[in-house]
Amino acid sequence: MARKPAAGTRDRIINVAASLFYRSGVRAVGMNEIIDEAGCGKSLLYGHFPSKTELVAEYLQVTRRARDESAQRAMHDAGDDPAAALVALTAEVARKAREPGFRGCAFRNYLAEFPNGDDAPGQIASGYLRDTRSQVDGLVKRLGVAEPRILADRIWLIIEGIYGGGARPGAGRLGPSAVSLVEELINDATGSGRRSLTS
Amino acid sequence: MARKPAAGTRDRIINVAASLFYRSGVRAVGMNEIIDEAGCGKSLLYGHFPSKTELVAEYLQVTRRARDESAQRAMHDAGDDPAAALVALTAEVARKAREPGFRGCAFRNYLAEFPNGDDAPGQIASGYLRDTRSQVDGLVKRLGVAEPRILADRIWLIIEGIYGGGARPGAGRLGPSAVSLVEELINDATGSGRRSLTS
DNA sequence: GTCTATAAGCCGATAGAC
DNA sequence: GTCTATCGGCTTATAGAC
Repeated sequence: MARKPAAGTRDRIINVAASLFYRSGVRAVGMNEIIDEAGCGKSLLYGHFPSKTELVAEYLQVTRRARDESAQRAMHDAGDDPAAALVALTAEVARKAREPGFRGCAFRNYLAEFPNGDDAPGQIASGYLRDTRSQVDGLVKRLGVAEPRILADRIWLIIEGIYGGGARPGAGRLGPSAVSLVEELINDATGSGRRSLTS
Repeated sequence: MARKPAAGTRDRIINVAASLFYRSGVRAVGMNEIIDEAGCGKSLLYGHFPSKTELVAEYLQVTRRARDESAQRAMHDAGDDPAAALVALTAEVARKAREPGFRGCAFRNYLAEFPNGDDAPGQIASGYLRDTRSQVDGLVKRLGVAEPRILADRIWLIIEGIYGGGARPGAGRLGPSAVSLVEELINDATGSGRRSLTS
């Protein structure tokens, strides 16, 4: 038979595309740029991904898998303790925001570029945010506090804030304040501690 | 004499452009779309704005003026009280986030679309964020608390969070939690009150 | 309305494994 | 030689600008 397809080509293309999409924005990156950076021809790219939309969907899918795994890993040490899990979740986001090259949240950025997108990438992006918000809601509910809705809103607000502030200079600086704030909010709500100022 | 330029044409074009840019994103809106919606000819638009970049810069400039005025108005009742001013500022953002058609912060959205933009629009956007952050820093400093940097970071985080969460379903729902949280943070830090749970 | 640049997507041409 | 992965130029649509 004829030539075998080179192994790992698809992954290389996705990695290149993901890096470019994340760094410069989806609309700003053309297929040619991806092709140049990946060092391949057009037919190879279009053979693996029938359209740019498909490629973007894959980019978000891959990003989501990676982030879900990070979150899982971060929460692992928390065991069954929902308070520890919430802090670990926040700390993981804060850690990411301190990484060099952090440009904010890929899903929030995508939705800022395509506000009306109900196609595959848009659904992946909104789905991620919906699921993560649900995860926070679930953990807060397990805390058994008096006002779970308010506490969940506040923790979510803080997570949104880390991602929002991260795309700009001063990136991860907010992280530590965010993590300690979540800790204090949980301590206050569960009555298991006092704020540092009152001790 | 020839006909006089119609009064308010420039304003009408800007208003149309601003609405489209904000709703759909800057990159997604073409000059033709603006021309159609404004009901004017191409030469009229290009007569007032030599390029799309200029038009976008004007859009952000107008938006900034409006937002600065809103903030001023909101903080007016606070008088010389920095704590009240910070709460008013947060409440104003929360109020905006509840308006129908709220799609997040125009400046943050712009920077998500053009992460490497150091041209006129990019500078207006970053400038607004820098100035607003400075405003928060200044107010917090006037509170005379022990750790102004941490408190300022936290309040900023909350403001970022409102804007971040607002571009999606569930928009302004976070607002009330955000405002009360800022109040509590200030009360705690200044020692002028206790959290509701400990009272 | 027209011109030009650029982007997405397509297809003939090339080349390497059998 | 044949067959297929891959390459790079080509076509068409659209956007900015005059």
